[in-house]
Amino acid sequence: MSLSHAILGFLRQQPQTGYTLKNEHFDKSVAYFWPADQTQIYKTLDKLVEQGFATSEIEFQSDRPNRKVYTITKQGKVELERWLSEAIEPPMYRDPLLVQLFFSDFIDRETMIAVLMSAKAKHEECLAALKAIDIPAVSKCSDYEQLAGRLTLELGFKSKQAYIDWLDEAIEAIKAMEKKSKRAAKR
Amino acid sequence: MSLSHAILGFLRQQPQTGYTLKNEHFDKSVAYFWPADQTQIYKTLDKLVEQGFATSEIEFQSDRPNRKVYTITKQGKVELERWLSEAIEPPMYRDPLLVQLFFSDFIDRETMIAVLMSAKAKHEECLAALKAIDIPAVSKCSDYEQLAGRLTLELGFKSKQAYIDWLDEAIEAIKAMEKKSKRAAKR
DNA sequence: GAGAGCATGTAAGAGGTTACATGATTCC
DNA sequence: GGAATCATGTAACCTCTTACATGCTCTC
Repeated sequence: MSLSHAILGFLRQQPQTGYTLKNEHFDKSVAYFWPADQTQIYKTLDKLVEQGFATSEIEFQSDRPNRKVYTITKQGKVELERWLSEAIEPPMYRDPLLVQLFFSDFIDRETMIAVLMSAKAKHEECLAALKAIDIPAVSKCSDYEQLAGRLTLELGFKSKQAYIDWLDEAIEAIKAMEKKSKRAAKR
Repeated sequence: MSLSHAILGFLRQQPQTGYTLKNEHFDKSVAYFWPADQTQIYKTLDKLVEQGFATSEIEFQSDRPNRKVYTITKQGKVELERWLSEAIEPPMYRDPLLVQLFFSDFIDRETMIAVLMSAKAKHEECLAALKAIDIPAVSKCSDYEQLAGRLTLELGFKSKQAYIDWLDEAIEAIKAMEKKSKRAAKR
């Protein structure tokens, strides 16, 4: 499970609480490829302790709620490195838009085109958000860690762009078939 | 939920059993963008009946197990058309490989490159499987239904290719940084 | 006085996967 | 005799999401 390992990765950098993991790490650096829910982070931290991959200590605070600080164990480091080195099966990408398109013979052509255009707007928005993230270009990264982070972004650019290009082509292809069938109907 | 609607889409074409849905439809036409488990198909069919979107009738067979044939209702047709016309939020694509890359500073460069190359092999295999599917090119589709099916495939080609290209670039970028840091170490 | 920030959690549900059960017939 | 096909299901589990609960402090 990748969430456990992402948490181990952050704990490997420094001991943390569930709160800081969520607000300073997941919501910042990896949100665009592995968003994580607060509830799930807390549950997974419990599991990591059970498995012996992390330990927790309560830090008492007088003016604020106490914090539970998690630290990675030796076993946790071993497990992290094992998982990082493993060849993982690429996950399935399930896209409802493709289901809609596949069965779109049951709705109007214009309606389907509107659905595709709305999807295009959303993907463009998403691409713009990715482009707004401020990390130096691949050729200008100063160290490996930065490069690794940049490369994850780079995939976002590429795949969003490919998706948008495909949407354009799909819209054109549908319009072209519409014209063809109207001409055929006139004869 | 897209699975319900995919099932409604197939039922809209003709009444079916869970078995034919799985073996003749899901495992054939939509498997590459919405694979479905047998268990889940049966569960979802029950739910569709509960919701009034389908009805079921048992067909007795003497030499084989009885079949439960599901038929879409008027309500089901309305629901299908509503959903097909709806603008849906693009789903999040969570990719463990990006988590691995993001934290790969904790493992050897060569190990990370091996992980990336293994991913490349798997994506290439997947692309080859998509290319083996026999549907006429976009410009040669004879009707809308065929075109819609072809377009879903087309996205597969594009996004797999983008992924493979990215993998090449990522591997090159990591190798380039390695060389740079080795040169720096010599001075 | 209202809302944001700090900090941890419970409960319930949706969607998907894996393993297992049954039992007749047909093909090699 | 063994495997594949036909056909439907149960039970348990994993991952992720949503809604809700608590309670103190600081800032506007």
